[in-house]
Amino acid sequence: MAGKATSFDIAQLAGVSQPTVSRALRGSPTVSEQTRLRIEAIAQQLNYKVDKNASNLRLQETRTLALLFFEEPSLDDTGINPFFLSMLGSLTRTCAQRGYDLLISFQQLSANWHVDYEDSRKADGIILLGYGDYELYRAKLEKLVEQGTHFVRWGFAQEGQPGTTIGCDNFRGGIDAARHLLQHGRRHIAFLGDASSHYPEFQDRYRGLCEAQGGEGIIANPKLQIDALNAQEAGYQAAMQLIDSGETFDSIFTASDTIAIGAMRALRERGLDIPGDVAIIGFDDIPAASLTHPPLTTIQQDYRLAGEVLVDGVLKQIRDEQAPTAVLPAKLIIRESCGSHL
Amino acid sequence: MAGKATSFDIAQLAGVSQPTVSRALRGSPTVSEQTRLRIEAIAQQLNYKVDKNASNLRLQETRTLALLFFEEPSLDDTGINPFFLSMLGSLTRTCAQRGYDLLISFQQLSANWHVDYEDSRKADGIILLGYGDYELYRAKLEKLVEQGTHFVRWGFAQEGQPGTTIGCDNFRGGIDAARHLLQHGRRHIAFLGDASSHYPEFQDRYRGLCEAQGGEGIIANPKLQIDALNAQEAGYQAAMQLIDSGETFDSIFTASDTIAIGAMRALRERGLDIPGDVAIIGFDDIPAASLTHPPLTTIQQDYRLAGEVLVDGVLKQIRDEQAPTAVLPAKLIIRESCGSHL
DNA sequence: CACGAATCCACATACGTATTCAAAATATGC
DNA sequence: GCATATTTTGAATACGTATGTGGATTCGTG
Repeated sequence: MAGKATSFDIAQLAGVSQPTVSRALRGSPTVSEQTRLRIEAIAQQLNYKVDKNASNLRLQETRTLALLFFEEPSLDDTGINPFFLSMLGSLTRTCAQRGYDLLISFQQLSANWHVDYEDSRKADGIILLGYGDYELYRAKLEKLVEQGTHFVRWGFAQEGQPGTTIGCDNFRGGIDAARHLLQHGRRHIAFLGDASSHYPEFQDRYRGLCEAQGGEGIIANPKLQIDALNAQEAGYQAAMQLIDSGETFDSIFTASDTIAIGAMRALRERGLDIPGDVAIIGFDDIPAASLTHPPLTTIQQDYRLAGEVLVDGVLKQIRDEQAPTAVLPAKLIIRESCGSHL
Repeated sequence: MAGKATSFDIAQLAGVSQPTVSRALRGSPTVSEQTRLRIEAIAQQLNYKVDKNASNLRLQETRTLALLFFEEPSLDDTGINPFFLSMLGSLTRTCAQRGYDLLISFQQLSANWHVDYEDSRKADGIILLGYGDYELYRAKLEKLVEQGTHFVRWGFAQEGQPGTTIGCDNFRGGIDAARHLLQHGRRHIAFLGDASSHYPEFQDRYRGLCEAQGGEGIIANPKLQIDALNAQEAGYQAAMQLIDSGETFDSIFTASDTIAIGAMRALRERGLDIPGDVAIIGFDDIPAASLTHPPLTTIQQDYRLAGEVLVDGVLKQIRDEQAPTAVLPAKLIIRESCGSHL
């Protein structure tokens, strides 16, 4: 036997026909217990595995999901967003549990990913992951919907968007973060993070901050909002800019932990004590958040749940069920960067 | 047209036969420029994509690699080894560059992964990633070799192992780490990390330490080596044990950055200054290493190069070329946890 | 012993593509 | 204008599996 064993080889050795082998191995009740056992024994002995390509071709399904991971073309490849990396673990595990394989692919927002994976039958469905202004690829999403592609997007969730989106409750998270700072007596809360529509998630977090402040009768000072992309260096720069602006502030809410880490470096360099002079709270709860000094209080996104909801959403679509857009709760994780452990 | 378009649909519209469509789209020179353009136009218009399953079945190749990622069954799923996570980025990118897809799967060492991916033609080759005593799965590797499976393993590389292994020069890295400490006048170097054969990588790093000490006429004190698995908590415990042992030590070399982070927490809790009282050097250079206080001096594994070598190794095997076992250099990254910036 | 029901299996075929081989169309040379 | 070389296309087929349909065997029952 030169190549791998096929169902014909098994059939010949078992003295049955190929279809019987196929049925036996798939557990069809129409094949007798006795022959099934015989076939299974031979199959095992020959190390036979069903050829997935042939099987998929016949069944018209792949039992594979594709994960398209978007990167900012500008960022060098040192930094994959740690939060997404955490989510990746959850996604692979959930896929495995559901009996699906996961195909991973890094993409640029501008590329032709929207016509690739499911059309070519490499995957039964697609998960889209990555920050970014969804308006930039709205047209592609619409095309996916139009083609009937099964896909779920992680990101800013809003009614009226094409397809299913799963997101975190950024607004609520922003409120919780702000309230935590307010409870600690902070009244001048700065926000580091892009608050433009290019980063709707960040924008929502900022809106939450403003809302919470409003509830206390505080009018947010727009000069305390400083744009920053999701990178440490950007956080550092933004914090420096904030310090040098001369504006009064006693606390910082950053749009992400990564930004917070950069900002803490800047505060430290300028001799500001955390949380004594400035309290700081992040967003995401990436693994590194517990390593900072002081450990970073932050808003946790439940990446584990997120992974499950994303996978199950796609699987629902594959089964022709509705997979509604959903918003997942965010949770305040209190560490030490905002003061007392309350 | 109910389902997706097939090459027959294109053929009909173009007034040619299906084989011509196939040839045209694959750029065969035997089809005239004119018909090729016509076919391409129609294909694009119909959003036609070659069915990968049918294509793979015919070609007997998948242009997909499988990444099998081993986890310790004991560790809870919060912590994927950050170093491997970094490598994942490099692997996916390299695969993309080479025109391959990457299938990711988490596995337990004990599972039946060794007979799965390539046999079932889901992938043309396999990359094995994960720490661990390779003796535990040597039999499986031998079976893979016997079956002619294309695979490359990341880990402890040694002559005589079945298949191709790519590893980091742990021994040399250990020497470099030790020399760095010695150059800073440290003479009592502790080692935190399992030095048994269950973690050959760690063992090699420890051997490097001993070798370097020997070069200076120092005999390593075996009581300064304390077992620790690759986890922060383990590092914390090991460091506590070290401190409580009463042995004299002025520096610590940890088998991984993760262990170092835990150890630094222990040192801090016991009021020991880093690097004043105790210098510490890690291994891996995970992203978090630059975030610690003080920033962690460490031995960098070049995950970027590693990803390329792993992928190219598998691709060589697929082309029936030799893919030799190789050892990649490690590089000292000097930060502040060992003292002066030299 | 005969007949229908039940059980088990084989024949034929489809999934969509890529290639071999031969045939048709076109161009070349005298 | 004819034979030959060259280019371009089509018919047939194989890749390995899964399933509808119908045939063979067994069994129970009258």
